[in-house]
Amino acid sequence: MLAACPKDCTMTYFWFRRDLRLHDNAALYYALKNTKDVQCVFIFDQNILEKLPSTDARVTFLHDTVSSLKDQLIELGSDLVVYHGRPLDIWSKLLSNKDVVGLYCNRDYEPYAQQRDEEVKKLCDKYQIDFCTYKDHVIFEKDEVTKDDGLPYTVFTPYKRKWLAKLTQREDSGLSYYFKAYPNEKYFGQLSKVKKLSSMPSHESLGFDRSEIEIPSTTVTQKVIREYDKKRNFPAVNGTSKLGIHFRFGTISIRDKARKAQKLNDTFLSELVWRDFYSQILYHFPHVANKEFRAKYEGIPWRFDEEEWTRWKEGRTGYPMVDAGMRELNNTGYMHNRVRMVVASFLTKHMLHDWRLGEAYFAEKLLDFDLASNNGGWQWASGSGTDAAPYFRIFNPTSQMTKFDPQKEYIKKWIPEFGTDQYPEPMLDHKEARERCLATYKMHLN
DNA sequence: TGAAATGTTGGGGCG
DNA sequence: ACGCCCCAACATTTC
Repeated sequence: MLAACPKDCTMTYFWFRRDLRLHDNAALYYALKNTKDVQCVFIFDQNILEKLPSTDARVTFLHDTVSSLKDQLIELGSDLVVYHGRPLDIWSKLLSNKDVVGLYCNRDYEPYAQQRDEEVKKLCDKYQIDFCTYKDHVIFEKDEVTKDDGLPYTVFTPYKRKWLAKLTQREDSGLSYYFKAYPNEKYFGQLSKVKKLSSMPSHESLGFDRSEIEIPSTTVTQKVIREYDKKRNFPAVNGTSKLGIHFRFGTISIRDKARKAQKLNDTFLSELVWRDFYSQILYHFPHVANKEFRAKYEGIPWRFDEEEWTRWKEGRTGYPMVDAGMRELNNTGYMHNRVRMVVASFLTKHMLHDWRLGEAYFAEKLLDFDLASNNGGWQWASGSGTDAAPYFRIFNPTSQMTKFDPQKEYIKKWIPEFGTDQYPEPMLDHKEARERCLATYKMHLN
């Protein structure tokens, strides 16, 4: 006969999602502090993986990061149990164990994640398990920064004002309460002790080929942050942090970087506010994921031309600023933000192609892809979003080049054949395309 | 975080 | 000295 489990023979699960670090991790902190025998879990979510092409740099990054997390936990005498499948199936099995008393994780605000977590919560309710979720991915989430009447902001500037005001409401010797790091290390003793280690699914077993794309570092120099406002608009200059992918997967802490930003550069901090802004827009207006934020902009008669679409994707439009950007994206999984605006304006306005096509292409290629920010950016460019560029604001790809890459360093870096007869003629005329765009939007909006 | 078109001003050449 | 034109530079309006 089996020995009865002692009364306190209980355990808690901690579920890693987009918070792939052991330090300064909100939900992990509370799991360790409030409960004991905390077993860490990661799931390679087949619902997501099955939609991706067979080589994806982010899958490779995820696999490497999860392997490293597992090693760190083993080093601490514990383990990370890694699954590959559908979260609901996996949790159905794990939570039926009567020793489980809690499931802890950090909140994810994207529509798919919201729905997934709602179902997981139902499962927890069924087994009377506490489903405890925490804010970790942003500084201020959903309902924390709202207008005085409680409604969400839809314009950035007043949102930012309120965001900054809230930051200073609770300060301790100059440091905002909201930037404080969770001292997870103090409670590592509560991690479950593991005798027999679980195995790690191989990269291959996930159904993907390894990608060779290089991942930017998790660190950024003080100099880059301090000079961010002066240098961020020049794509040939190393003036941006490239931390996007690490914010996305939580391989760095947003609080840590916000602290540095507050000290070193207001413009850099502003970019973190944009991130919170778009996160709460997507949460409160989930329709933006598929439709225009402003209803008036629905149904613009988009063109579609296979040849033009291919040339845009491959960086062969004949407009150097557009082409350099697209080639940078295709080769590195990154594109400088100034150039993102130029290529997005070009696709939606010069080419009059549906912004959703551009959004999907960026989603496939960008290492730092984040649904809320990417969607916000594309709706901004097409004119349909919150606080958007008015429809008549059309970037001139040539003057953008003279303004922001006067020496053509960025252009030449990505277009080696620039200046030779190998480089194509412009595939459309700027003036004509501009006028066509104005006429189309004007007709639709009136 | 736009660009082009249109309007205004003032200096200088010139008869 | 004066009127006229041209045009650069800047300001304002428009899309």
